[in-house]
Amino acid sequence: MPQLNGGGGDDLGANDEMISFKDEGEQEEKISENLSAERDLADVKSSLVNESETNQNSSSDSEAERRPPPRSETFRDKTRESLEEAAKRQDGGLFKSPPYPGYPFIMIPDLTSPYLPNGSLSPTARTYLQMKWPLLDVNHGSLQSRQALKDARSPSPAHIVGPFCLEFPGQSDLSLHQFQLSNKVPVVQHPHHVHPLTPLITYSNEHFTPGNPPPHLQGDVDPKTGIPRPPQHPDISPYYPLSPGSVGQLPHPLGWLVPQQGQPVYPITTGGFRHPYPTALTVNASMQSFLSSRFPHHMVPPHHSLHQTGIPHPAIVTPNVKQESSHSDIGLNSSKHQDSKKEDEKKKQPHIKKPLNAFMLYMKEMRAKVVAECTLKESAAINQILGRRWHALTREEQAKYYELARKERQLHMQLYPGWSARDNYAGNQQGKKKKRKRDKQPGEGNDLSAPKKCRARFGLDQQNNWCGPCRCKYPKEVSCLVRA
DNA sequence: TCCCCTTTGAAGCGC
DNA sequence: GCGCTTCAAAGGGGA
Repeated sequence: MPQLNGGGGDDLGANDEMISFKDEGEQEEKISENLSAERDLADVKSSLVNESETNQNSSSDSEAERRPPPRSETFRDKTRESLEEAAKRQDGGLFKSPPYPGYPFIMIPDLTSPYLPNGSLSPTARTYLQMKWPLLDVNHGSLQSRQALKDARSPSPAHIVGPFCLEFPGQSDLSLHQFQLSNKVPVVQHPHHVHPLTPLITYSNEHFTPGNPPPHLQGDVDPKTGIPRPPQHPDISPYYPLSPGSVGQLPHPLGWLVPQQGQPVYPITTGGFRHPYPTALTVNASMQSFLSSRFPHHMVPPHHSLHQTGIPHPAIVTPNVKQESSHSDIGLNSSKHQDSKKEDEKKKQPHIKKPLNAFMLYMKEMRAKVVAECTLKESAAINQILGRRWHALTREEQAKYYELARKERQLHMQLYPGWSARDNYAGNQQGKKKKRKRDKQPGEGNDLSAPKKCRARFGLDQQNNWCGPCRCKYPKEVSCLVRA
């Protein structure tokens, strides 16, 4: 049973996580799934590319047919080996070995006690925090440290970026080591897109690392011309646009902590918020308070300054309320006003979003990469690719995300003890229209579990062994990737 | 402007 | 316990 944390009684972790891996014929199935998934992905992308690239590359037709047979695991293993070796080299003994291969998440043995007796952060915790939030001034000279780390890093394998959505064996492994390198989200993502719990999904120390962009980003190739694109702004690198004066203009990885100029800083509401969030303006000073929100209260000395300026966690989305209109209506109709006031109050109730699950974290991490590799921008198609890649991940690779998701849930639970997913159900949301899921015919749309089972079990080459619904379903599934 | 699409996983709910 | 539904992110597309 691939129970995380050794099944150490953590009821937050989903017990059924990755159950699919433990079916009979696990290895064969996994390999088969990897191969078939890669093939699926290639097919998917082929169709997608054919759809979107027809005008750009007329010779890309039937790419799937011309594709060489699925690569053997050997190449993948070799890639992983080289990457692991590279990871070892870059480790430099600074960090504790992660529990999972290729798991860049810095594991702190005892985060519940990140303080030294003198009250300062322990080096381990400092490292942890520095890794989590690179811009956090945990210690001085962090930039140099990161630079040193960067310099010590082995060159990453070439990462081809082009007009086609290519799949490479071991690409997921690549991703593990290039997480932040390949993820432009923390850099270019609009603040409101930064997940409140983003700190938990920052895996590496390579955010904002000044200097040369990683190969695959460096090679930001114009999909149409194949020519590397110049930075969008002549003076500012699109990926490392940080200058001392421009730092504040960027979405901070602590976007939910640091108020962005000109950005709403999650307006403070007095009601319904049990855990006012630490003020961004006192990030360093309030570290203990920040920690207090994450760790048992008795372990962190009280700090009152945050409380008054608490900035709501960005998971809290305060619905836009038309203040002006509500005020201008005052006196026109008392009952109407009362109703609208009531409604406004309800609307003002912060919306605490669900913590992201493992796949969501993975999507957040990999979306930019997939978008960069493909010319696709439609999220539905991107998500299908990501879904297939997700299944192509190894157990260890997925475990990393499950672990992160578990931590997210844990943190979320600590931040909002009384919160329930039910609170976000449309029935409880005033003014929010209920999302209606499309009525699906049997065997249509989301019902992918069966096809996946047959695909995983027999592979694409043995479709004759698939059950009827799967055989009927699969071509449709692929064809539906590109909505005409 | 709002909702749909599309993915997986977590959680809630009804039976 | 099982099955269904909703929501989380994302952004193009359609009504």
